[in-house]
Order: sequence, then structure tokens, then C-alpha cells
Amino acid sequence: MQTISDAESRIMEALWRKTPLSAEQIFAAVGAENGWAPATVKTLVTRLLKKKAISGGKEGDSYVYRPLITRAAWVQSESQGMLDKLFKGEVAPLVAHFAEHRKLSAKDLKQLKALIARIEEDK
Amino acid sequence: MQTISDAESRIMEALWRKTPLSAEQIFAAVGAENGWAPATVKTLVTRLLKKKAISGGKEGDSYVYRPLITRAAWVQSESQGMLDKLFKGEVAPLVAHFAEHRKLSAKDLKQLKALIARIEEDK
DNA sequence: CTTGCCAGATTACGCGCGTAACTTCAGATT
DNA sequence: AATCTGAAGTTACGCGCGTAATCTGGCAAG
Repeated sequence: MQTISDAESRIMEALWRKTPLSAEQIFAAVGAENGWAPATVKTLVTRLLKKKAISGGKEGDSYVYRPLITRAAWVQSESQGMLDKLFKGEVAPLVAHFAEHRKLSAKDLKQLKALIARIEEDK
Repeated sequence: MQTISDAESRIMEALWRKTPLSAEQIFAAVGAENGWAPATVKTLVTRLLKKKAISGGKEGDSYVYRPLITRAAWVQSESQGMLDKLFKGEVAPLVAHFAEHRKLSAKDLKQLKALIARIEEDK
């Protein structure tokens, strides 16, 4: 629900990439990648079930898991929290910060301009 | 050093607002605001000392604390971590996310345009 | 019917955090 | 010199997390 831990979010990412997944598929997707034992993956899945972040159930012939919260919702709460804590909730200072630290790529700049243009248009 | 916890960051914020501060002043600044007992504030200060995030020492007549890391450095590591985790390190998608969720204020928009213009200028 | 597999539940353990009290040690005051 | 004061260190405790193994119970296959 509220707090998806870092390790747990890896499981969520796998399910957001492809849904639904079986226990085995989840392990295949994240186990090796993170160096986790199958038991560890199981624990994380169990905790996510308890948190109502995912659901598990039999569908047809096999038992599979599905995310109950969307990635967008998760991203929203995570990024909003950071924004509030670090930049008083204002987006521009955040971008300014990245600009100062040379973390604004040319690609970012181009996309930002396009984004702003789009917003201006249907304003 | 690396990991300044949430509670600890409140202490840091106080020291970044005004430096140096005595133990008493730190408590005055953050204790009431967060509902912390003096002992709790002391623990947090101690942990920050151990982490080399602040320094403490006698200056003139009283004992005071100073931050050893800058707010900018902290903001950088925090925001970069979030950016990498949530948006593959790209700033534009982050802004796009906020735009979609109607979290982009008119003020933000104006500042962003100004910011981009400034960057373009001395490119 | 019995055995085995698989999902879920229980248990484990060390670490950091939030919250806090108590102890120690050195400098200052009496 | 003895006492006090304030800073640092030590100890405490429950919780969530990262990491993992084991137990249990139901369905499927032999």
C-alpha cells in the first residue's frame, strides 16, 4: 500500500513490465538480476501481497500475480515526496538544480521545450 | 556520510538555515516542530556526528555544531537517486510526469521557460 | 489413497531508524 | 578540591527491511 520498499519495487517493476507473471517468472525476471535466492523473492512477494500492492490467484491453469497499484501512482507518490522535501514542491527549482549540476542533457532540453510548447498550446 | 535519514535531515535543515547552532538552539529549532524529546534530538545529532555529516566543537565560549556537507550535495544525491530509479535518469520525463498530474503550476512554467531561455543563451 | 509440488504462513537474524534514557568524562564554577 | 554542567558515549527497544529457510495445507498426479 503506502510503503513499497526498494527491494519490493524491483518486483513491482517486473510486474509492470509484463503482467501477469507466475512465481517462477518473477524469480526469472528479478532473481538473477539482483542476486536473490528464490526464498528472498518469495518473501518480497508475500510482503507485497500483505501490503495489497499485488494480487495473486489462480487464472486458468496456473497461479499468477498482478500489480494492484499502477506504476504512475507509485511514481507520483515517490516523486512528490522528494519534491516536497527537497524543493518545497516546486518543479522549476528542481530542474534548475539539475541544470546547475550539468545533468540536463541536450535531449532533456529538447524534450522540455517540446513539452512546454505543447502545454502552452492547449492552454 | 552517505545516508542521512529522514529524521536526521531535519537537523541538517536547521543547520543549513543558520550555522553554527548550539545543542540548545538545534533543539529549539526542531524539537517542538517535530515533537521530539531533547534526548531524541541528541541522538540524531550524535548519529550525524558519527556519520561526519556535521562537526561539533567549542568556538569561543560555547559549543556549537556546523554542517560538513552542503545542502546542494545532499539534494544532488537524493534527487539523482530518485531520478535514476523512477525516470532512468532523464529529467524531461520527470517534468512530463508532473505535467500530466497537474502539478506544474503557472509559476513553474514561467520559471522553466526563463530557465531554458537562459541556458540557450550562453550555450 | 498416498505422495509430491506449490502457494502461503511462520520464523529467523542482523541492521538502520525513530524514539529515548542513562552513564561518563572533562572543563568550569564554587 | 569538590561539585556541577554540558557534550559525548552507551544502552534500549520495537519496527521495517534485506536476506533467507522451514513448515503447512491443499490440489494434482501416480
